Amino acid sequence: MSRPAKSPLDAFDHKILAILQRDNTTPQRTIGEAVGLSAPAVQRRIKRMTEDGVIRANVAVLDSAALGQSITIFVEVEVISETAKQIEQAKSQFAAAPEIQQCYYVTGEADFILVIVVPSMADYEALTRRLFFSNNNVKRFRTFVAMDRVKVGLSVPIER
Amino acid sequence: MSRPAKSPLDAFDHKILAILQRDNTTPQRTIGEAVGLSAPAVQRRIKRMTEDGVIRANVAVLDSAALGQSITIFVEVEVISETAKQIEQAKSQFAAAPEIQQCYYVTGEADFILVIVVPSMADYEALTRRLFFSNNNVKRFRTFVAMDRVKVGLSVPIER
DNA sequence: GCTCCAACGAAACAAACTTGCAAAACAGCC
DNA sequence: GGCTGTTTTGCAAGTTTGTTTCGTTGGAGC
Repeated sequence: MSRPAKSPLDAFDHKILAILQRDNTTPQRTIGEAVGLSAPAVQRRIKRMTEDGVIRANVAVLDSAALGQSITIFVEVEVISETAKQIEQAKSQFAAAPEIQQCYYVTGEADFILVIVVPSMADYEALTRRLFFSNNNVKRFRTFVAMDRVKVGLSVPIER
Repeated sequence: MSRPAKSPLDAFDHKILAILQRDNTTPQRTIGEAVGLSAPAVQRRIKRMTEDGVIRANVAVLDSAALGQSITIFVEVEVISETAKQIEQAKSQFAAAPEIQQCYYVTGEADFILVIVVPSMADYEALTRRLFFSNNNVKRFRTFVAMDRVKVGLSVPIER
């Protein structure tokens, strides 16, 4: 079947997205006033962009410390064999772990970069044993512990 | 004045948060059915957790590629001098750049880890010139280009 | 100049959120 | 054990917000 044709985004869409990625509880009426459209027009654009996948999700951002998950850790993982099958397996293993908040497959001196959120260093230690030491394909990994989350978010720069 | 006393989170709160950080457009009535409370009870808990800062923000997650920002890059930055003043200055500089999506101050072989989103490598090159080469306190930086965003999010693991 | 198509706004409508209030659950204390 | 003050709940009414309908407008193509 025909995939929904992604209509190009105009200046209205950009303004709407900029507002939504900062606060998606903003009433459509308020957004309309800010961008110069009526509430139904805003609503239609949001619906279209959601269907087109421009808006991927609507989520609450939680304070990890308040949930007892106060440590953020970066890990660079280097693998031994980079066959397609091995890489796919690593990806799905990393994606499945709830402690792994983000996982990227990268070029450079490492193969994967992970962002991990755990309650304590003991939990991290247990996780490394489970994910890295018991995995024959992991050659090496380097750990960076976050002392300060200077800036955290998923905001995409929007040109205007 | 007395800061709002953070009441401890119970099992209801945990379930509500788990739902909201997956989809914060879920109606309160639906959440109520899922957790075993009435809609007003859910609403009051959400309000309390928002005031307490457990819920930090409510945002739309956008597809960076759809906005022409298709490259994600990790950078490890090593600085020369780590005086409080220098570090604070670096933090505020990084936090102010819209291309920098995330910035962490870390222990280990690097001092800062940045997650950067840009439209092209040319833009990244320009950014490095502006942020690193023109900054006397940057000793070294290592670049990792993301080939695959295996898992992206800000979800915090919630124990139950 | 006409037609077709896409997008708009005003208004009616539906759904969700919010508030007031009385009852139930709970904790501390005689 | 039973009393009392506090907290939280559910229900119902009221308000805000989201959604749909429908008639209109502004262009692009012919």
